[in-house]
Amino acid sequence: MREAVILGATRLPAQAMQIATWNVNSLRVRLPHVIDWLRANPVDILCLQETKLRDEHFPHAALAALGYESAFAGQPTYNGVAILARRDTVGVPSSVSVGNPLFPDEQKRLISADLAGLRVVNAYFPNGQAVGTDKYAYKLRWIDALVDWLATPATPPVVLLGDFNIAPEDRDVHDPNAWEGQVLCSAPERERFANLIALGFVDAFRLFEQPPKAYSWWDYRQLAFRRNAGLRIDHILVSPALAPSVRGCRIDRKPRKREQPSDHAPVIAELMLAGNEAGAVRG
DNA sequence: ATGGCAATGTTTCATTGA
Repeated sequence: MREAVILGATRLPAQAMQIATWNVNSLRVRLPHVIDWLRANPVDILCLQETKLRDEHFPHAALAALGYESAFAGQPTYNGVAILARRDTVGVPSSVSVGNPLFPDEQKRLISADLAGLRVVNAYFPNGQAVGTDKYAYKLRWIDALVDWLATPATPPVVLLGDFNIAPEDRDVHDPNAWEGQVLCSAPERERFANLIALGFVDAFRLFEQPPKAYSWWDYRQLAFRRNAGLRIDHILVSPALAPSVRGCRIDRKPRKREQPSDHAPVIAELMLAGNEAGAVRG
């Protein structure tokens, strides 16, 4: 789908592109799910978290055969992030960087790349375990450093997406009373999310009317998915300059219904990029 | 108040996730 955009005296084509995030909880186990999902949903960019793979085990060839080029940063057992780019539309990720220069960290939670005139920042925020623990303190420090890093306005505009491990508001929580003050919902975590919003980032999901009780994660236990006992903790945030370009944002619950699912569902945003932003977009 | 489910490597249990 194309439309013309008048920009000064120049008439530039606009191009729809889709960008998605999915915590797969082991790419080794979930590779068939990812491949099937990409066949059904051939998004331009897919950001993965919790790949839990050493780089030498990353399934680069299988994804390349599907038409996706990958940038990835992994480690054994824990964490691991990847950016998949559809070769025939957005090309190959460039200017790839791993981590936050302001926060030296052994844990592979952050990978960034230029694609389609965007700076794509794929983040797996720390879980935090429980309020008051060392892991919780690490989570807050990690986010503070991310905010500091992103506070410097970047060119090109940024899409910050991934598993934030924060439910920003009570409407993102199936049982706000039970979760009040708990990790993922505590006030200090929500303040950190608000700090990202204060930088100008816009939650793409909330730009649109959404179904009530829309969540992106459900516990494996207690039939949580069947009861829709979930949280919305996976997010797509865009730079203010990009907000008018966002045409939709949705959560795809289908993969959560499969056998051996990830506990997270993919979140997808569609952007209508002006010609100058979509310089790398072809096809 | 507790555990419940899933994945991993340290593998027949402990650790972590959210």
